[in-house]
Amino acid sequence: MKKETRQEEIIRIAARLFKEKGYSAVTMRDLAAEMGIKAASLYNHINSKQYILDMIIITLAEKFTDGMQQIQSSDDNCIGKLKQIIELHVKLSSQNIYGMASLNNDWMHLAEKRDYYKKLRSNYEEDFRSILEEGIASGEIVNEKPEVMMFSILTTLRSLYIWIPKKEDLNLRELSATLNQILIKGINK
Amino acid sequence: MKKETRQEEIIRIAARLFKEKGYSAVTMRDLAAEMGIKAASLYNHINSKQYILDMIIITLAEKFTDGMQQIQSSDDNCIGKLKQIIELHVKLSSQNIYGMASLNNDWMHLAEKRDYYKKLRSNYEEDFRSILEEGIASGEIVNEKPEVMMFSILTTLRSLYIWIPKKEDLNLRELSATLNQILIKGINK
DNA sequence: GTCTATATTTTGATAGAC
DNA sequence: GTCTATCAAAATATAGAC
Repeated sequence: MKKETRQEEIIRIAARLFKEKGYSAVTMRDLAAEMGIKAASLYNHINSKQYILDMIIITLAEKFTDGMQQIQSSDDNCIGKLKQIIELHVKLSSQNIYGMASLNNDWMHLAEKRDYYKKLRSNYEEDFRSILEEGIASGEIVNEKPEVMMFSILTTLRSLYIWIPKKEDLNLRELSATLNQILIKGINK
Repeated sequence: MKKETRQEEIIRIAARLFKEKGYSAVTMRDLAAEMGIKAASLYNHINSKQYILDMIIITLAEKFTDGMQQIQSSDDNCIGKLKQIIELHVKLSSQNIYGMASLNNDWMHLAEKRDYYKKLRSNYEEDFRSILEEGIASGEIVNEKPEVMMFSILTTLRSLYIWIPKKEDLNLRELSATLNQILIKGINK
């Protein structure tokens, strides 16, 4: 296990504060106080507040992109790929609870990297949609609008970070399985 | 149709800006520019920036509370009540797209009214959970953890505001019906 | 790597003229 | 109801000493 650099520590603490109040409401003084140093000292490790947000969001967005590419290249059927997507979100969300908050709520405060992020996100959604369309074509899933299905599943998965920390008793494998039941098979008996 | 007061107009425009950048990142100068006046003039109609956020969030949260109370007092079964909840969210979200963003993302910036909001929200979730528990007990819905089911359905419904404006072609009755299929009956064939 | 001191902008908000 | 002028506080960030 590689030792955490001071910059990484700053970014980690910042992500936690960003989750609580949002990027704009967290000041460099807040962050410094949480680190036990003065605000000016932060700039020995990072160039700007913007840089911190860039790192949190882009690093995480690229992990989702990598995960989706692996899923796409697997030879699972539609339902199997959806299961893999659920597992990907449970895994990345549980590993990056704080980063997920920035990814969902503060991406609009990206500057130069904003378009790049939006491109990653739209590619991800396009891949997701095409999995659903294949499933409809092959008769694996119901013939409802793929856009609404994707929206429903994806917003649930993207909001996992709000909810995972409250449920430490629930292990992640069990959570994936329960979500698979609810999101795919429905709650109707 | 009662004419909109100047204060109501300010709150309406503010909600739109808050959706785009979040409460903290929107300045009174931004808001004034959007109204076509100077920042100082805003204070002839509202006491503070905080007051605007209070009005947006609390007004909307109370509408959800009222709606849930009506649903609870109906004699529908569990599935019927869930259908009503979906319709409530589709209706209120489509009528208050911008306000829903503040409700979801900026409630932590409430001050005195923050505890009141949190109470309304936890009461709402408690009512939701009890509907699911009744449905499990009566055998109407599957015996999965009610907490996970509620989380899954409610995060989807709470995120409708992100997605409704993009889908103006889809009418609201149809959207409710599709969500009912997907959230209740699942997407599995 | 952290500090103090400080520059520069921007913020929410008020006073008073029209 | 809106304006100009302004205040006081808070923001990001830099310079230079230790």
